[in-house]
This record gives sequence, structure tokens and C-alpha cells, in this order.
Amino acid sequence: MNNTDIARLLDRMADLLEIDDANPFRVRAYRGAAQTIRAQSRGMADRVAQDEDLSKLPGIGRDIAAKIRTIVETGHLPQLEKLEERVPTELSDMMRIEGLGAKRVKTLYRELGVRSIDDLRRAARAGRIRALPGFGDKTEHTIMKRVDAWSGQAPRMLIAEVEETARRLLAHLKRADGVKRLVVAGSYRRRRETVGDLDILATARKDSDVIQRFTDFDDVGEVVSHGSTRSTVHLESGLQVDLRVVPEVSYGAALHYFTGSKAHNIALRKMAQKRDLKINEYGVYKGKKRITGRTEDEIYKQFGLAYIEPELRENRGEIEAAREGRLPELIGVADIRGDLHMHTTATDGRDSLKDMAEAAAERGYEYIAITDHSRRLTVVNGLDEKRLRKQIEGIERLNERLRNIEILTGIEVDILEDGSLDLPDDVLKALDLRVCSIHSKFRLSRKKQTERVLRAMDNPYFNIFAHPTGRLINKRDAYDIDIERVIEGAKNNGCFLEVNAQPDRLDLNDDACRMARDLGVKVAISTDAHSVANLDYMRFGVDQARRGWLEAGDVINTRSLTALKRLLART
DNA sequence: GCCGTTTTCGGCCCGACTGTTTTCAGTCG
Repeated sequence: MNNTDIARLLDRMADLLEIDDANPFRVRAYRGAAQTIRAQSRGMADRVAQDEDLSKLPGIGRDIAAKIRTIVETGHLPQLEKLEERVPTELSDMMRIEGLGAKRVKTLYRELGVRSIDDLRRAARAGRIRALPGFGDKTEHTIMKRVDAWSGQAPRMLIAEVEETARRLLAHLKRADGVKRLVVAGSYRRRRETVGDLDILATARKDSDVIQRFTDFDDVGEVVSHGSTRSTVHLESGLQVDLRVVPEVSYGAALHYFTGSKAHNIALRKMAQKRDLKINEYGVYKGKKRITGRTEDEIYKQFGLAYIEPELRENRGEIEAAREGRLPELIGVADIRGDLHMHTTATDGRDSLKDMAEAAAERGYEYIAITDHSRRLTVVNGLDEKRLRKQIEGIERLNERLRNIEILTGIEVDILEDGSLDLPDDVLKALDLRVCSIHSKFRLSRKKQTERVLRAMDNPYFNIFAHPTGRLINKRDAYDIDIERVIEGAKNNGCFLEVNAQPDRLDLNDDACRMARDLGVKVAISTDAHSVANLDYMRFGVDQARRGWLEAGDVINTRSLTALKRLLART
């Protein structure tokens, strides 16, 4: 049971309770707990195994903590199963259809015996829904449309995938009359690795046609709502986009409100309550009087807080840190001096050594490392000793010609099942740097996988552990590994961990970055580029590092070449 | 069901939009 599974069970519990007319605050408690769990990158199973007190997590008390423990230990939630005897569990699925909440689902069930999405489709087609109290022709029609378009859970999209859409949409909206500011808020602005929808905030004159322009956008598949200050659409791609329009004086408050996270906003709202103030999307209010809200900075100042970067707004201690003046000074893309993981045509890269080096120089880097795969990865024509030595010579020749960038010789060497590295020490020794990674035997036990890596780190030529958990977002789970022990192993051996900047890896994730920082282990942010274009992934890695509270000093490829070489020497 | 340096009981965010309603309930974020 991973966190998503546990959160899903709690959400289901909330749905069924709501249909069952339970106390609404009790329902909300389950939803809140599910949300907290989803926001954790560390597994609940892990915490339970460590015997941690789950009720320390926000929104999780004694009761739900015990339920989580039960779920982890048995895979079941007895209270949910009890409830399912009375309320069909599929009703919870029906609530995923937009426009259907607990009340309507309950009516459909009680009046028409509709208990699944298939039932719902049949009832809508037969025209039985429009006769129900509170329903009508239009509602029946929308339900039919949405049921037909229904494809199960809409997956969160990679942030890199939605960026292009966001850019085009903003460019389109910019040409509306009377629009002043346009910005994407929400998890996109917090730079989460995936986003569920896009939240666009605009400030505009009252008579602006920005909302009309929004619903007229080429890619719009369905206009869900269209009011005077907000509108929601679904794009053809399935992505939901919300636009909200507020007056200029409310810009800061609205930006803060719609950037979230929800947990961060709630924490701040509680601070406001204590001071007899109220925060909403229009400003900070004392009674009916708006006292601030033009900028986010003003709002934080109002509560005696330093400005908190969007990437930190997850209610993971950033408010306390802002109060005590100990927020990190987050790393930026401009701090990066080189890229330490990339491939060429020698293995599975698309561009030549020379092209990669020149492209890196164009991006202002002082150094790069060429790290093609090692021999074990035969499918990508991994380098054996002979071909690697040849590549080293090629790099030496190129270094003599290129003046503005230094190419480090390197390898992405496989960590074999027994923890040995895929090339002999005397070969590894000839290189400037070794990136080590796992590409096989993903399914070892946690103990074996962890020890495999720790043993590999004993090799004096192990520098950087690449994509340390092996996860591919939306495609493959992380292999089972004790990342805390791995970080400690890196610390003991003078090794580093990678933040792989590929948009579907972003591995280490934010929480693990923070753990590394807390344990005093530095990371390398690398693109693992397989083409010149991939070099631009760097900013996604930097985003993830920022979410993990990392400063420039925590990242080895912000160092000068001399300082970097000293770190790689493992002395 | 959660939460608490004023509370262990009594609060718990609220504004916008839609459709079905003659003044508002349901849903969403």
C-alpha cells in the first residue's frame, strides 16, 4: 500500500460517509487526511514501520492515525467495509463525474437505483434523470456527455507537458482588452512535478473580454462554467483550466490564494483568525475594511513573515522558518555552472560529443561531464574499456580546441546486483567522475537493494548516485530502497546524490532533497541529457531542488571547476 | 474527526457559478 492507495481509501470513506449524511466536518476530516497523505513523499508504510507518531501530521489525529496503521498492516479498512454494506462503494466513483456530488448521487441511487457509472449512462439515455427533483433537461444532458467522456481517474500531467499549453494560452489571453496581469498560479507556480489543472489569474478592467477570449481558445473542448469573474474549461487534451479575474488591488491576495497550497493557506488563515483578521482572495480584512492585499509580500509582512517562495508553500515548516528568519536562500538556475550527466552518440544519445559540448558552452556552462553508459547496458551499446578509452582521447583532443568550456571525462556505470561496478577500478580511475546507477534488478527486497548501493559506495570511485529511486512519474514506481540509509552511506563515503532533471524522473524528489540537506549530503543537479535540447531540462531539476529547500551551497555543480574536482576526489 | 500558549468542548472558509428554482440548493475549488 503506497500513499496514493491509502489516500484513495480515505477519500472513499469520505465519499460514502457524505452520501450517508454523516457529520460534514467528519467527512472533511477524512478528505483532509487523504490530502495530507498525498502531499507526503515519504511512505506511510515506512513511517508505520519506524513506529512514528502519525498524528503529528496535520489533519491526522488519533483516530485516523490508527486507521492508517490498520491499512498499512492489513491492506484493509474495516470501517470502510462496514459502511459499504449500507452504501454501494461504486457511488464513490460516480462522485468523480464533474457536477455530481454526494446529494445528487444519493438521489440517483435512492430514486432510480443507479449504483454505478454504467447504470448512470443507461438512466440518462432513457431520459429518467430529468424528472428527478432538482434535476432537469440540461443536467441530464451534461451528465450524459460527461459519462461518455469518462475515462476513469484523470492522471496528473507532468509539469513539462503543460508548460507549452500554458505559454500558448497566456499569449492568447494577453491580447484581450483591458488585461493587465496574467500569471499561472496553483501547483504550476509551486513547481510541483505534476499538475492536476492550470489556475490562471488575471487582473483586468471590469469591461474586459478576457473571459470571452478564454472560452474561445482553440483547444477548448468544453466550457464548464463561464461567469463574470471566473471560468472553467476542459481542453481537448483533457486538461482542466480555471481562469479567475480580480481587480488590481486584490492581485497579491488572489495570487496568494490561488497559488496555495491549500495547507499553506489554511495555516496562514489561522494566523489571521488569531489576530482578528480575515484573508480571502480579495485581501486581508479587518472587519469589512481591506487593509492589504496588493502584493504577496505585503500579506506576509502583515503577519510578521518574510516572503515565502511559492516552491516552499506546502506547510512543511516554511511559516515557522519565515517567522524566525531562517528560510533558505533557494538555488536558482543562474547558480548552475555545469552539467554532470549526459549521453552522446557513443551510446544512446542523439548528438555528438562536440555538439553537446558546444551547446553547453552556449548555455554559459564552465564545465560538463560526458557520462555514457557502461558495457552492461548492451541495448544502448554501452561502452567497454576499449571504447571508453577512445572516448577519453576524443575528449582530450576536444578540450585542446574548446577554450570556454572544460569537458570532464566520465561514465554512467551500472551498479550490478552484488554491488560491484560494471567496469574495473583501473578504468574508472582514469576518469574525472563516475555517475553510478541501477538499470537492472529493480525488484530486489528493500534490504538487498539498499545494501547493493551501500556496497557500491564502498568503491573509492563512486561519486554520484544517479536517479536514486528509479521512479518514472506516472509510469514506474520507485524501487524499494531505504533512501535515508543511502543518504547516510553517501555521507560516510564522500559521495553525492543526483537530482535527475528529466521531467518524468525528478529523482531525488523534493522530500528526499530536504532529507539530504538535513543530513549534510550534497547533491548534483544533472539533466541526463540524451540530446542537445535536453540540456534545457536543468531548470526542472532546479525547481525540484528548490522545493527541497536547497541552496546553491548544497549543490556541487554550482562550484568552480577546481572546487568540484576537490569534492570528486573523495579525500 | 481534528484542533487548542485564551478552549479538552465547540468550533470547523466561503465566494462564484449553474440550473432549477420563484429565492436557492448543489457543486467546486
